[in-house]
Amino acid sequence: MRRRGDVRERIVEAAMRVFAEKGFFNATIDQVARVAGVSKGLVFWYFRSKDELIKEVAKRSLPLDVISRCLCSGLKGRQLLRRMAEEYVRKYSCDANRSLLFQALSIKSMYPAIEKEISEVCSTLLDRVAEEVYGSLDLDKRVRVKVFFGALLCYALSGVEGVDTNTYISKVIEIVM
Amino acid sequence: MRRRGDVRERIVEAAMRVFAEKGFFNATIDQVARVAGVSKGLVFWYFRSKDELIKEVAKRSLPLDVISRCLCSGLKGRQLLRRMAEEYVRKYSCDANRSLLFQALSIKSMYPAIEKEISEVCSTLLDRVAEEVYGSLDLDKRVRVKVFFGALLCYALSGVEGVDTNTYISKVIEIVM
Amino acid sequence: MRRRGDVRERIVEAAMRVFAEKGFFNATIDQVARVAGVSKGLVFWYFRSKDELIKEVAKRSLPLDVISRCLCSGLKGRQLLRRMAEEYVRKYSCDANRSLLFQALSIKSMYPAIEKEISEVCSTLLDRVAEEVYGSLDLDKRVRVKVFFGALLCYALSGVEGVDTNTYISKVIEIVM
Amino acid sequence: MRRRGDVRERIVEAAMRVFAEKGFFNATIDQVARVAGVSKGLVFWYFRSKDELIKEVAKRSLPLDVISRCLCSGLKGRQLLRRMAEEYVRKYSCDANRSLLFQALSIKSMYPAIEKEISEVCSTLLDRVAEEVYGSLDLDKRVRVKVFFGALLCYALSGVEGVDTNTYISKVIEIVM
DNA sequence: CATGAATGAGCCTTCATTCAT
DNA sequence: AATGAATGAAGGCTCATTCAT
Repeated sequence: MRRRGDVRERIVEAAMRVFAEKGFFNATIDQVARVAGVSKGLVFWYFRSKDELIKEVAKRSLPLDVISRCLCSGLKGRQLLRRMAEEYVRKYSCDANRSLLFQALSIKSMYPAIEKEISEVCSTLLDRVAEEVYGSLDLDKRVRVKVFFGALLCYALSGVEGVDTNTYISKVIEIVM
Repeated sequence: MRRRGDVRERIVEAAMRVFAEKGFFNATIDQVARVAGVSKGLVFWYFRSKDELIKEVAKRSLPLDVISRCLCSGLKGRQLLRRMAEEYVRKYSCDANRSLLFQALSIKSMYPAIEKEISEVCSTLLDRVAEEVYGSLDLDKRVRVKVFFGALLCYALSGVEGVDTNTYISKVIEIVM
Repeated sequence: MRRRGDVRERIVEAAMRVFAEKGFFNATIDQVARVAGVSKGLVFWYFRSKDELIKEVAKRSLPLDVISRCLCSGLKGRQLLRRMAEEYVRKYSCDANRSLLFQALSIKSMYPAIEKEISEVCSTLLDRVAEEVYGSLDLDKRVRVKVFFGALLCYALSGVEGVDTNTYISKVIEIVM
Repeated sequence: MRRRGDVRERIVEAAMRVFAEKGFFNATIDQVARVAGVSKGLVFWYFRSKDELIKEVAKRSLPLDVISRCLCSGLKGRQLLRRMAEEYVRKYSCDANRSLLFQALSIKSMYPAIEKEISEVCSTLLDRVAEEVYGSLDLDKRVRVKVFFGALLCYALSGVEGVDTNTYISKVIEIVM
């Protein structure tokens, strides 16, 4: 028996699959509904508009959840970096999420809500990471955290030929510590 | 008097402006034509379809030109890195180009031609950079180059609060050298 | 209250009127929708494309229905021929249906489905007519049936000056019997 | 060296090929020009508009030339019928001409010039044929001529299975004489 | 005569969104 | 909650036609 919220979740998951493949703007609500196994009208019952659905999917596609979770783990220093890198890479090891991540970044200027989410990751959270990892948030440390996330982003874009994930993570941590 | 190729160029430039603001898929050919000061039909005389225009714009939005040009400069080591960072930051100092860069990355999976272009940057060119900068392309060096470009990409996404560009570049070079 | 299938039928009838006047390819879906009293979008809800609508109209414009119906009447010989001629002439006594008949014949080579329908009339049904009328389908009889339908087709193209329909039908039957 | 009128002729022939395959209204002047090996602009030098070209092609596609020529041959009676049938069948033995014939008939109501041409064949010429063949144009004979041409038209639409052309012609003549 | 860039009207088609049931 | 018929606003694209060269 379907629990409340179950249908909404099915729609979002269908949207993630469809959006990943076709792109936010080429995908249609029809396709999402078909994949979710519901009618087109029902999508609009749960989401006022296609834009709402896009925003929901875009938010989930950012690494905000990964970073927050790791920050709550109580880990510090090198261990925290490693945990973050691992979870980040796990999330974006799937093609769909990789596609969605870059799509989410690309609509930053068109969706203020997404812009806010991204700047949250890029400034507030980044500062907290600097503090937890280096115990300081002076300029040098903040740049190092930035470089760390840049390395992860770039890895998500396309791995490094001949380098496996664990090796890459270790190397990156070594470089920025 | 209009020279040959002039019109095509005007169309591409108009497209870059419009696409940057509205997004590849929300922008219309009408808008591009209006900005370029030509008729809608003429856009289709020079580009078989909107997709062709998108691909042209997307290619120009990648940093391939920056990297190639710097590789031809004859610079080595730290100097090459600095030159690259400077030109990269210059190109993406404008909002429009930043928007286009992430849009180009986001359509990777939908446009094989763009995927090819991106993997060109991410593997072939990256190797040449490793060689020119470190005089070697062993695993460690290639990871360092990757981290370097990741830092630039992440900086394009959103600078670092309270850190000016030159300082950032210097810090990054210091970290990856 | 509109019954199901009612709207679809209204669209087809509107299409027949519009297509007859303007031609399959010069008529627009806009015009069809306006005559049918529905929105343009709804036409595409019932017919995937303009081509689908053209095929539906073209099929109805062929004399297949007339011939099949007469074959089921149980009539034989001269009586069957007369009944066919009468129904044929009745169907194509209206300008619109005459126009549509020749349009349908003219798109034979472009629409395989129409080609099939036409060859159905021209071979299978023609054989059955030969059998019911002459009690035989040897070469001579099949040619006579062909001549009979040719006479009807040619009459639909333009009657014979100074000859009324009944006289024409009687004469033709006399000739081919 | 190209003689005057040569280019015009090349264009018409190209148009016949293209129109036969794509249809008058789906074919484009571009395609015609390409097949004719001339520029699009030149087509408009020889024909004021696409409609002019359609009319020229449609006229040539009717059997008017066949009938006129045979009427000038001096033949009478059965011989005249046979000659007509042979030339008619020769002209429409090619797919392209068959397609064009029915297209020409189908645009009758939209092109007064074509309507005139068709009614010329269907009344004036038909009367002359009746006279030359039967030496009389009373009602019975005119119907017979109509039936004769109907038989040819229907044969052009789709031959008779298992019946070769000469046999068909002979049978038809036998029936209408 | 000949070319092909340029125009612009218009058409097919898509799709987000609404709403009666 | 759920459905899907119905709407209408665009948008991509085609193509006849013109015209400077």
